[in-house]
Amino acid sequence: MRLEKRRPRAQLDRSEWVEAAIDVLAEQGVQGMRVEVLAKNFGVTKGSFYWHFKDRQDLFTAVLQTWRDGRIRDIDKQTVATPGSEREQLLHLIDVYGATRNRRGISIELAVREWARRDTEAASIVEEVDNWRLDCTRKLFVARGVSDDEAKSRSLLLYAYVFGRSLMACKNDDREISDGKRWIAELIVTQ
Amino acid sequence: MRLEKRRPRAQLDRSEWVEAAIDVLAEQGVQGMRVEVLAKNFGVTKGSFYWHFKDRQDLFTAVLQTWRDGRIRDIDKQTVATPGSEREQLLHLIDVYGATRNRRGISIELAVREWARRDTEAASIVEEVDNWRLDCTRKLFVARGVSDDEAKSRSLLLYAYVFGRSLMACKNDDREISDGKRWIAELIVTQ
DNA sequence: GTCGTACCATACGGTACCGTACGTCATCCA
DNA sequence: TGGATGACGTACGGTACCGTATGGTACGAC
Repeated sequence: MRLEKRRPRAQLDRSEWVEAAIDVLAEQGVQGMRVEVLAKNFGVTKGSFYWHFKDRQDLFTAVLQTWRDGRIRDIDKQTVATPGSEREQLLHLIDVYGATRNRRGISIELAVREWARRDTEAASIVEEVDNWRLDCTRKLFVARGVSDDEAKSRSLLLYAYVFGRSLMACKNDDREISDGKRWIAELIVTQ
Repeated sequence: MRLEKRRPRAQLDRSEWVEAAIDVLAEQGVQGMRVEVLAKNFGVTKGSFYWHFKDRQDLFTAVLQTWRDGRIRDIDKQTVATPGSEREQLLHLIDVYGATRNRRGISIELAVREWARRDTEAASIVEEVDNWRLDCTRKLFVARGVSDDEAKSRSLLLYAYVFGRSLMACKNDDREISDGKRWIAELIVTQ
């Protein structure tokens, strides 16, 4: 009994739809996650979609929860407390969240936040993630000896800055800009 | 001759369509600017719209240019150099751009930037506005005796922070948060 | 082998749009 | 007073969707 040994399947399951939806979300925003378009990308019809999901909203909810879980796992991983290296971890965090190579992650981030402006479900998910991140970063600052209030402020500044950066379309490859970014990062993490 | 003395008109002109479109842009984003919806809000049909505009893209372009002109006029006004008060002006700037009362302006700001991620015309408009703002703020820092490089960095930090803040849905009414915001603003403008 | 279930296709009705062709009607100017 | 014009309405074709109802098929369990 229980022989369902998860062999590779040609058929789709819920998670594959969700992953594909997140891809589209990154590239085209919430409005881009269309049932028939997703189905066409898989080479199937929407008959399949409506087998796995009650409706479009059902997919949306799954996308949001998947995103939240991933973001929380990620920030936990990025802020494991290695005593003495908190400063480097914070600088690394700024680099990772604002990096040009993380374009997909940033696209999703912005798309979800745009989504959250008009959808309460998305808004509460974003709030969960924000609070979790702020708390993780706060702990890093506190571990450096920063006061709790200042740690909270610096955490907020850190995330607002990196997300705000991704809203501004300036040339990232410039050496001068690059030096400026380093200078800013130092200002944020250094007392 | 020249008797067209701008009497109150019942009929619509281009600018009224553009203003209404910007309202919808703030509330629903680019996708919300629908020809038939705008017409219905005016109590007319889209026959009127297609009299004033070639097509939907024509409206989009007009919206972007109107936004750009307004933003540039505004930042010019907000950064007039009153020697000695540069610090207060900078703090005021942070307050204004991130204020809860400026919700409409922030909504438009975010909508245009979301727009710019998928439309090159919007992207170049945003870049124009960003560069103009960064330069205005840079001058304020320089007037305070800050070096040019540092002034550029602090300007970038300032705008990234305020725009990033508007992406994060945290409770603004909290006293503790409010004090934190003040602390952050000081960090950004103070050497 | 046959049977149920998981998975997918087909077909349909309905909606919300864009853009166009053309009709209407008031106003102004000669 | 009548024709030109500005401003709008009506009607239509077309597209891209959502959701449903229902039919088909492969595949493991028995």
